[in-house]
Order: sequence, then structure tokens, then C-alpha cells
Amino acid sequence: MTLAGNNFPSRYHDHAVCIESALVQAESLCRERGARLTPLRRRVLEIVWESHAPIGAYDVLQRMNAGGERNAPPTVYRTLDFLMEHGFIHRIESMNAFVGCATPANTHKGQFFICRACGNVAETHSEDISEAIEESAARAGFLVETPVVEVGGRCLECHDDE
Amino acid sequence: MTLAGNNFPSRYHDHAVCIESALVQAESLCRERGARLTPLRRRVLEIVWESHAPIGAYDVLQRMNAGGERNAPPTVYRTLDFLMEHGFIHRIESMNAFVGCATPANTHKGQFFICRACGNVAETHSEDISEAIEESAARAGFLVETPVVEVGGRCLECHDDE
DNA sequence: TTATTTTGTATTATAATATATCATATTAGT
DNA sequence: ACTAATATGATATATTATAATACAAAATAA
Repeated sequence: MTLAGNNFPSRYHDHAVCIESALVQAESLCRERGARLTPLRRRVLEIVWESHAPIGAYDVLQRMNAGGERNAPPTVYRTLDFLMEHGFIHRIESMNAFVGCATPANTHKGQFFICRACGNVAETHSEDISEAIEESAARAGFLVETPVVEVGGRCLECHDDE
Repeated sequence: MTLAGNNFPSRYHDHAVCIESALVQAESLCRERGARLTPLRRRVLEIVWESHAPIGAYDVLQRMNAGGERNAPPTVYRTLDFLMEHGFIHRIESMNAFVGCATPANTHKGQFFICRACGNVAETHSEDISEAIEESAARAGFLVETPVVEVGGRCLECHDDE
């Protein structure tokens, strides 16, 4: 079964809902897991969730320090690492950037569709894709550990614009 | 049809053949295309082909300058760009590194299996994978332009070692 | 063949991304 | 309150990548 990227964020969606949902889930999961969603971590998660476009570590840093704070790179990277370990955000390898995960409950490696026009990213979990990868790997006796699937292109809305 | 990673480079393969083949193909394709495989470009291609493990731009640079030369980063990146444009090498996004392409004749985006133990990479072109991606994209009205598939894991030989 | 254009290379500087290391503070559990 | 574990702060530096400009070599055409 496949939930394709029909979850691509529409230009008109209510993003406040995305943010709220992400924060609520993070809090709940941290409680379950005995992890601490400190103010710093919560703040970074909020920043990453400011949009559906991946944000670079140094842009996160700038946002963190916008009020005159003096956080340094290691702080950001450490915090991003924490959020990744818990599946609250994903790293987009092809962009050296980070994006929020809407479904962090069960940790997973998603597949990503990245619109080069609006910059937004949709995460999907297509069994067809992962099976095709597994099968291809199996034929070579290759053991899959960390699949990276990041598809650049144009989302429906941006494609329609042209 | 699918040529899976059964082309994963064996520990015992004759790598001189890989290098020779890559250089011959590059020369031939450049001639066809009216492009110039200058000594610099040829040298960089050789360096990338020293193994089946991706090599970073600055490691290429070090190899280039091992004899006391004074090449600078822009030279390497420019040269790597040329080699990529012609499909002689691929960039592994998840490693910020470059690996030779054994089949540069028809330009393509490959799929990569990356062994975290030996560091080697196998390139495949599974239709099953690209179709699964296309279908998943189509359902979202997403237009695929630059698919990135980079699968980390363990190759057969390294897996057997354990 | 020498002028013109195109293509390739060199140089310097700097931007952008990421980590190592060590010090300090906070929190949770006892 | 103590202490062990966890989290943050601070400094320095490593790694990867590009901008901008100048120079050189080769291809092409008059």
C-alpha cells in the first residue's frame, strides 16, 4: 500500500495546524520515551516547522539568535541531532537541510519529494518504492540499512503555474 | 528489467580493467561530443577511479597536488563539474563525494548502493525503483526531475565477514 | 596568419556546512 | 543535598563549496 505525496502541502493550507500538531506529538512522544523536550529543543523544532521547506542549520541558528542570543553552531547541530534521533525532523541529504516530520510516532526513513519551485517537501512512505529497493538490493546480496530517497521536481501547484 | 547491484565490485576484481574502461569510454565520448578531455580532466577522472569508494573534492585535490602542484579548490570543482556533465562521474549527495560511472554512454541518474563497511558503491538502474517513484509522484501530481536514490548498508562480502 | 571567440585554467578571497574539545550548568533520582 | 546523568555554552577548527577576477590556450574564421 502506498500513501503517495497527495499530502503535498497546499499553498492554502492552515499551517498553524501543522505546527501545533508537530509540537503536541513531540511533547507526547518525549513524555512516553522519557526524553526532555527542553525550551531550546522546542524552539528549534518550531523554527524547523516554520515552513514545509527544508531549512539549513545556519539559518536555524540565525533565527535562534534573532533576539540577540549567542548560540553557536554546535548547539544547533546537537539539538537537530536530538530531534532527528526522535524522528521529529528529517535531514534532506541533497540539500544539507532539515524538515519537520508530520508523523514521528514510529521512527522511519521517509521518501521525499522536493519542489524546486516553491521549495516545499512532501514526505511519503511508499511500500512500492521500498520494496523495489529491497528487491534490487537482495539480488546483489546487499543489506539495506539507510535508504535515501529524495526526488527533486515540481509539485502540482507550481507545475500548474507555468 | 532490472540489473541489480550484482555488479557490486568484488574484493578480488581486476580494478585496472575498470580504470582502463572508464578512460577509454571517456575519450571516445569526448571525441563524439566535441568535448576536450584535457590532461587535467583525465587526471581527475583517474583519481576518482582509483577505487569504487566515493572520494571528496578535497581528497581529489590532495591527490592532484601530491607532486607539489598548486591546484586550488575551484579547479577541482570545475573539473568535477565537467566530468559530471558528461556522466563520467556521479555525485553521492549523502556523502558530498564523487564516484566513477562505469556506463557513461547514455547520461542517466543512477541509483546507488553504498557499503558502510568497505566504502564501495555499486550503481544500478532498476526500472522497478524508478517506476515506483514515478507512480508515487504521479499520484501527487508531482513532476519528477532529479531523483536521488542512495542506499546505505552492507555489501555481500562485508556482510559475510561478520 | 593574425584577429576573434570560446574554452579552459590560475589566484585570491570568502562563504557555507560541520565537528572536536573542554568547561559549565541543569536535572533526576537517591 | 549529593551525585550521576544529561544538557548547554564557548572556543577553535575542520570540511565542503563558491564568487570574482585575471590569464592562457585552443579553435575558428576572416
